[in-house]
Amino acid sequence: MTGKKDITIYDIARVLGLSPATVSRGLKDHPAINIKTRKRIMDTAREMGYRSNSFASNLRMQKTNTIGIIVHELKSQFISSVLAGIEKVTTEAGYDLIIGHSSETYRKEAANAHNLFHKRVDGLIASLAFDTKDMDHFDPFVKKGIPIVFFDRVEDFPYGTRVIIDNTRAGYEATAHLAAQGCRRIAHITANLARNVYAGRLKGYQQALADYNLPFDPDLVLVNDLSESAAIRTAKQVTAMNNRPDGVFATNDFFAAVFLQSLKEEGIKIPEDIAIVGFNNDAISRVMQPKLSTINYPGEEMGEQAARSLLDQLAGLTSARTTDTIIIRSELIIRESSLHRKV
Amino acid sequence: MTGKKDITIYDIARVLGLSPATVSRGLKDHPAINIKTRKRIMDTAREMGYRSNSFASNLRMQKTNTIGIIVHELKSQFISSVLAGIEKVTTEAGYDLIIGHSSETYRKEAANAHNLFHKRVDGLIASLAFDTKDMDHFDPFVKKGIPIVFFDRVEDFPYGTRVIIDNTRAGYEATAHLAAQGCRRIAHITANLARNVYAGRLKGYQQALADYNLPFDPDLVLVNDLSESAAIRTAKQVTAMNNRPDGVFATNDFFAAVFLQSLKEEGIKIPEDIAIVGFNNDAISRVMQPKLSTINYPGEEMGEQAARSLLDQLAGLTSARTTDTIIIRSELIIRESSLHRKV
DNA sequence: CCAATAAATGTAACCGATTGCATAATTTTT
DNA sequence: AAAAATTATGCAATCGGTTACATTTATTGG
Repeated sequence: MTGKKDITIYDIARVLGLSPATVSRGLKDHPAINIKTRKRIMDTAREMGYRSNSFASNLRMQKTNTIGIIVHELKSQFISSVLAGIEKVTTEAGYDLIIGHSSETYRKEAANAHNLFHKRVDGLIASLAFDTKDMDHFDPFVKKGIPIVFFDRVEDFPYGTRVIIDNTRAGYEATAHLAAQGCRRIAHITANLARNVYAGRLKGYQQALADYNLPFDPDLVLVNDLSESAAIRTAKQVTAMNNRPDGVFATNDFFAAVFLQSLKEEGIKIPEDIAIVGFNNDAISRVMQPKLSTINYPGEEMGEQAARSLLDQLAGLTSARTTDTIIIRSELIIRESSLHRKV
Repeated sequence: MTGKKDITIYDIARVLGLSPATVSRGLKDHPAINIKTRKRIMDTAREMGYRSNSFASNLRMQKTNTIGIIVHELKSQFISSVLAGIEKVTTEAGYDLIIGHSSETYRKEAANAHNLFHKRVDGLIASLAFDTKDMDHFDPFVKKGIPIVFFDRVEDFPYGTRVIIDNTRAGYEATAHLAAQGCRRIAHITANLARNVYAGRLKGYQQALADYNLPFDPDLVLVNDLSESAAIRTAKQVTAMNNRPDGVFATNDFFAAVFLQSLKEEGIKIPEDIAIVGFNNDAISRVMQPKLSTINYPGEEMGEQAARSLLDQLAGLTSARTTDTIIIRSELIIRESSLHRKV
């Protein structure tokens, strides 16, 4: 069953009457090896079906050529895009990925961090869980000088580069757009405000209100867990309000989509009664009726940038001390869900 | 920068005045080690911040505790669910995952297979790319006795367990439901029929037509790549038909959603003019107006089953020869997009 | 043609955990 | 108390690739 034994450099050495050292060097284009010998080694290796043993190599080199990833959730279009972006860059550079997800809990995030540290990843890319506050679980990486790049959900951390969008600006643009369309009571639906992304968007929301001389009403900031059921519940809640908002800026498209749908089922007209702007530019935003205005959030690019930054650090080109934050461009996409308000 | 050196069993041995062998055994509850010694070893290991070097261990044990995964696409809700399911099971069993994706091309699939083989994964879980036909790239695994489990997109392969749903039955149910609702011209929109999933659904579609005494019209089977643009194009195409279908069974929800939306924009009423059934029960199916009937496709469970089957094989409990195929239950979910047809 | 220099190859230690086979320490048996 | 049987620990080789340093071979210059 378990097939024939693996070919090692010793086998090749024996066949060619060389030493394992020469074979080892020959296989990796070491300049000291005669070009003809090198070719013989290469050819023989191919013929014999040699594959190098990465454990022996890792053990000796103290390097794993592996990058660890911790994300808060796998079942998300945004995260999928980011992963695709990361994979694109790292694969090209010959790195492998080990992906863990925290299911939005600090506990699993810490467990993953521990596991990846144990697996001796060369670097780490992470997006924080919903309820992560302290960053102690990343200390072992810091102590060992293993670079970390955080993306999207980040936290102030003196060590570790951060790849984010300007959430404040995005929040501002979304809200300002609603205001410009004539909305006077704009609600903001968001999640745990301890997370930078949500805090930033709220800040932008508030700034836009101020700039448009609209009062800030804390009752119009609704915080929940962004689940499908929360969206349905919130739609009912909003419908029942005696002083309904006429505009809603929701912090993600999926929520906005379900919310919009539920409002429609309650007989509310979108955008006439309530204009809506989402966040993420998920595919779902394009199949709604009306189509959902949203913030385009380039996940793939974020992943690429994060990966590239990490690789640079691994190559010693940059360090987290020189590069603190990389900001990816985001933009407001205006569609029907927020258009044609009376002015 | 690179922190202090790692602690090894040699360090622990020195501190305790023991041999590395004893420490090694002590750390893994070897019965030959005195329980008090074992405790001293454990405690000291913890105090010193020991973490075992998996490369040394892998090298010696010829086992990596890693499972390779090849999927056709990462940016998919279904795949995300499957991955989550796999991760749940394998993490519990102490395995790591290396995830590669083929972007639906045979070339990248083969490259991934090669890479994972090189990384010496203990087992492989794979879903085939759009255009994969020959399975030669899996031969090295077969030769080495490395178990493979295929899920969803599979191919006849004497070696390797397959985890799938009964696509024929699902296709039958979707089509039969449309027929039962009174549809007389039911179109089927699908993709590369060389792939089992699409072939099966087509077969079910045909069987249902036959059972309902509806003629099979090859022109009503539309094959494309299921992209957003194809959906829009197909909607236009269907609208322009002089003998329009009155029911459509589309092979995935995303396509169905965009298609449905585009039809509406062309002034076609859903479900009155055309009833639609999708496939997958993606979130998107629930926020459409009307909500999309679909086949519930339990990705997470599929992932769990695939992983469990692989682990069983790794543990020597089963083999691909005893377990050929595992069929996961799927079900038709009826929503507004296919209801209330004239009868 | 020999010394000096450069080029090519080899030797052997190392990375850290594992384990078959001793050996040592302890307990039981006679 | 010595022999036998247990129990606990140590020795040393092994996994396969890497590399500093040594050695051999080839090339160049005088």
